[in-house]
Amino acid sequence: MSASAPKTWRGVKEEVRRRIRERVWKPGEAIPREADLAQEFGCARATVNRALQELADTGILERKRRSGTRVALHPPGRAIIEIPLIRKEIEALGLRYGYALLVRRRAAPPHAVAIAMSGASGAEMLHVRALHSADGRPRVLEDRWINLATVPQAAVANFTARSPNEWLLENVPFSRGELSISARACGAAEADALTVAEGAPLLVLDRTTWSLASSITHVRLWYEPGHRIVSSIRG
Amino acid sequence: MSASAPKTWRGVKEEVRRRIRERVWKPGEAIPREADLAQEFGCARATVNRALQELADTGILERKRRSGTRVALHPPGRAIIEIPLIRKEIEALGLRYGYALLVRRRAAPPHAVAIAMSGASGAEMLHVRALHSADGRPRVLEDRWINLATVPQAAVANFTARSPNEWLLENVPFSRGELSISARACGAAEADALTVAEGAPLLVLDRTTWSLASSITHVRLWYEPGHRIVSSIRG
DNA sequence: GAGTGGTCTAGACCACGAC
DNA sequence: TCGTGGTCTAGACCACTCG
Repeated sequence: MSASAPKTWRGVKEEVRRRIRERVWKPGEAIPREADLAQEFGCARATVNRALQELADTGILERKRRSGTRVALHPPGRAIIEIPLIRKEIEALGLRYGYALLVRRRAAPPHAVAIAMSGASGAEMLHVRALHSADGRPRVLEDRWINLATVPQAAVANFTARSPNEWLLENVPFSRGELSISARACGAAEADALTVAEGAPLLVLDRTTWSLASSITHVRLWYEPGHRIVSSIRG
Repeated sequence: MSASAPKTWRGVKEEVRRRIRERVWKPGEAIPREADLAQEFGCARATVNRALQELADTGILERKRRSGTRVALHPPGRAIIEIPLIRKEIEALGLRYGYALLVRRRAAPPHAVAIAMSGASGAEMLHVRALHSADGRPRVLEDRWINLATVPQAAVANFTARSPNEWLLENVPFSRGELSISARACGAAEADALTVAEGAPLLVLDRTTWSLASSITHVRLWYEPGHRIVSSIRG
């Protein structure tokens, strides 16, 4: 009555969000069928469908065939976190990016790494350790294992000028990955490289990537004290 | 020729992903127009559009009107992290969830919190501290400030049996939020509540939520040592 | 069995933005 | 200017699932 009928899928989405926010449709309640909403809004059902599907994707609605669409009872807090290249991250702050290769050798990975890259038991891998800095101050310590069985060309790659991450991104496409964020006490080696006190709490990011069933690499990033991973959430 | 033409938008999406993965279409390169792909795949342009739009949403493709679609040069590492209710998280592990209210009082928030909830300067808020446990072992310490100017009804809410988080989710819809993940040394109060050593590295999650321009609440969650936030990534 | 969402189609018009 | 993606339509059929 009061508001003009939305004709675009964005408009429908916004109107539905408004009705949920203002409790016109309450959590757990069923909302009208797509066909009815289409008639009310004076648009095609496909338009309503596009809007409702997006809302279902973000967890605000729950949809089931035959039984219809209802407002989700416990909208999950869901956050999309972007993990940019460390170089980009530093450059975006207007700082001078620095990179230094600390270690490059072949070795058998520690047990925990072998497990994370499951299947790559015992075999030798390429171990790379590198330091990323901003305006000369250490920011991130990178400890990486590269599976030479999957990425043999890494054996001859030169990681002295560019980080293995950038090299891998351009040369070895991955199909999926696992990410883990935790807090750890700074060890002796990390304290040395990052020039912080041993035992200091550091944010640690572990990532394993795969090409189909073959593990490509496992990396652990130690961030300097005070680092935050930030994201925004949509209600 | 070799592969059968995909007829569904999921099929198209998969085929496009395959061509990018196998370097048929290289990073930075333009790919054919929607209309041409539709003809090649023997489907409608809308079907191709749906597939390409999803790939653009995840950052794999970059699309511009007039100039067409190209493979993204630096596919951003992007991870979707779900932050479930702590109760659900614990129950999902098959453990018994426990909740205890430690503090409930009115007070002026510390400076840092007032800034995070910008605008709510000086005014009194509701301060709540609570402990979540699993099978009797402390898991998460919650320290929360609720803006009574935005949520006056919280003043009379009873947080002895249910966590303020669940109460807020059901009673105060939020339109947006900010999330920050960091590592911090366990302070004296936290060490006491979580029964861990002072100075231990803990994963800390800060979240502020808003209803339009009014801040609702700011919460800091201290996770027990060893906690991980896990997520998967799609290449 | 029947009702709901999921998807595809063929066509159309619009809006942006490179030329 | 005009080609490309962005979107809407009206209709159709399918797939899942509840009763």
